[in-house]
Amino acid sequence: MFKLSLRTEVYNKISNSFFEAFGKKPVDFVVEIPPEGFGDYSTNIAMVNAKFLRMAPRQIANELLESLTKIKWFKNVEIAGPGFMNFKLSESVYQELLSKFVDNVEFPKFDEEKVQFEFVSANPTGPLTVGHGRQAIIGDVLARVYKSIGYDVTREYYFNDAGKQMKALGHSLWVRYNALYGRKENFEEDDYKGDYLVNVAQKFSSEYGDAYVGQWDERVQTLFVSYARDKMFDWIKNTLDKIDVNFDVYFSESSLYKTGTTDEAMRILKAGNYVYEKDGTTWFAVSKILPKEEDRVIIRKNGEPTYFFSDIAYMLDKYKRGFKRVYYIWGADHHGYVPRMQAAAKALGIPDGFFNVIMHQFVTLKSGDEVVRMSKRQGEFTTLEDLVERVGKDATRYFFAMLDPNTHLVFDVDLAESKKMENPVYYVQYAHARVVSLLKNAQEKGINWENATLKNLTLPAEIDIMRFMGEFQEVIISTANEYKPQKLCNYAYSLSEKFHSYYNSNKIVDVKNRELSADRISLCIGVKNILRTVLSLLGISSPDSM
RNA sequence: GCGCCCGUAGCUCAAUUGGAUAGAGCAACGGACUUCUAAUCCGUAGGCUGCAGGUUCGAGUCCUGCCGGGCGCGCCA
Repeated sequence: MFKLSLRTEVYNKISNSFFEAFGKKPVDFVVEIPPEGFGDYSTNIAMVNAKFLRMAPRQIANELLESLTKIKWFKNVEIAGPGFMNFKLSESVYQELLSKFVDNVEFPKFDEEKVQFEFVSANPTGPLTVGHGRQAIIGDVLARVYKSIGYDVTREYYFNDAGKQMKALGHSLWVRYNALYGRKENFEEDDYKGDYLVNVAQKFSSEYGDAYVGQWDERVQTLFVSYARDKMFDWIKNTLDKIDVNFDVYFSESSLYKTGTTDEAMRILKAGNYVYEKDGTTWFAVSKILPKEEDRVIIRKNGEPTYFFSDIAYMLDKYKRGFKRVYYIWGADHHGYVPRMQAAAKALGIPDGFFNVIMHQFVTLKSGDEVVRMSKRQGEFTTLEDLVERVGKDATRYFFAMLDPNTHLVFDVDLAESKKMENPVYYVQYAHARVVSLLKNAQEKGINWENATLKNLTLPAEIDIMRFMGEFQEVIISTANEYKPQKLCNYAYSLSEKFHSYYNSNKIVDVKNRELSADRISLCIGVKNILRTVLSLLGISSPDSM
């Protein structure tokens, strides 16, 4: 009996042998898949424990070798180089592993803690940009992964639909509306000049006619603000829906003031002496907690709270809702915000580890040789919706997920759009479709794989694929621990690569050799099950045929 | 000026978190379909991992200093 992670199992066996041989627990070592030609797994245990035991690495390895060779699991153990130990596993280990993946794909169970991912959180002043798209996919994929390993996950969208910017939005719509009737009204400085409001204005005019042309007062403003806001929010939600990103909670900033959370936050800050008055404004003493940081205004001279203060209250709210950890997914432009939020957490008496930020760098689009830069301010940007409509949901999700959030993403629109081999999305999906097609073929030929023994899977390529299946759980866990969705893409891609290669050089379905066929089909089913699982974590479809 | 992130093949990116010979795809060149989907496979070529030091059995990975790029340093959100 073993879990689905071969590596962990190998690790434990080595660790136990070490204890038996030396009467001590080993210091940290690793078990890894070595380069070609050094066996199935290798460990550096002898080298990293040399100092600890005051013995030469190769001598340690020699002593371990004796006890390890007695374990049935290992077919072969060798010592190489400066003291690496290389292992080959028995075929039966791989057979047992594969049989589990043929049945179904089990996730490692980690924890059931309540955690929250908050992302996108764009205010309803315009359409989502491709930058939001990256954030949406990173957040959604991580949420799916955390859910899969047992966490109680909430996806949350925080927004502010009150205040200055909403008034600017309403006014901008009104300007566009007037223009429809040939009346020139001027934009204010902070207005939204993107032409996306033209359509909204047309819609408005078809519902309300010309009743508000040339008229601007508080009543009119309220109408235009709420109309524009609703339309923008509909638009945003509709776009998110197109990429299968669904939030559990839409959280309004203004609700913090209605429920008294802001008052409570202020009380706590004051009680801890983190608040002071200066120049008619109220400050939060960030420097009291982080001496290198500057203090920040939380209540303006005009009496209005700052965005930062709302965020403090919002964090308190999250904490009170019982989350053990919350993750904020932020673009690189927000990194300066991290220290002050950490200070706020401290001042609120929230334990370390609660507040976490997952940062991602910016996105540029590339089409041909043309690089499209994003600038929301100037009203020039590609909307997420346009992108999705051009390349489709699957490619959009894959491309946003496939790079380390920490690197700049150049989204190659032409590549994402192409249905050719160079497109990694299709490459992976094709592997899945191929297996399905194989199964159909085998079924037609009357090959029964239900009772496959798996004993004929002895080719290096077959061992390699099975060993790689044994990495599945590791991949899930490191995706979660490191907040790196691209690990899923890389894993699915590599598995597909191994499969395609195997498929090309070996006949899977062969009526002349039914037993072998049954075994090979089982291997393919394992591949298919894992691919489908990983793709679903990425939110990408697994087509049966292409 | 200060802070954060990045720098790997011509291009876009990996590299099992300190491991053995730094790997893929695209682009270039050459092969494989009377055979389970050629949206595939196989091969050739391509590198001082930005530069210089340091830490150790061992560095693309960790530390220091430079160079180059991105972002930030509001009583904006």
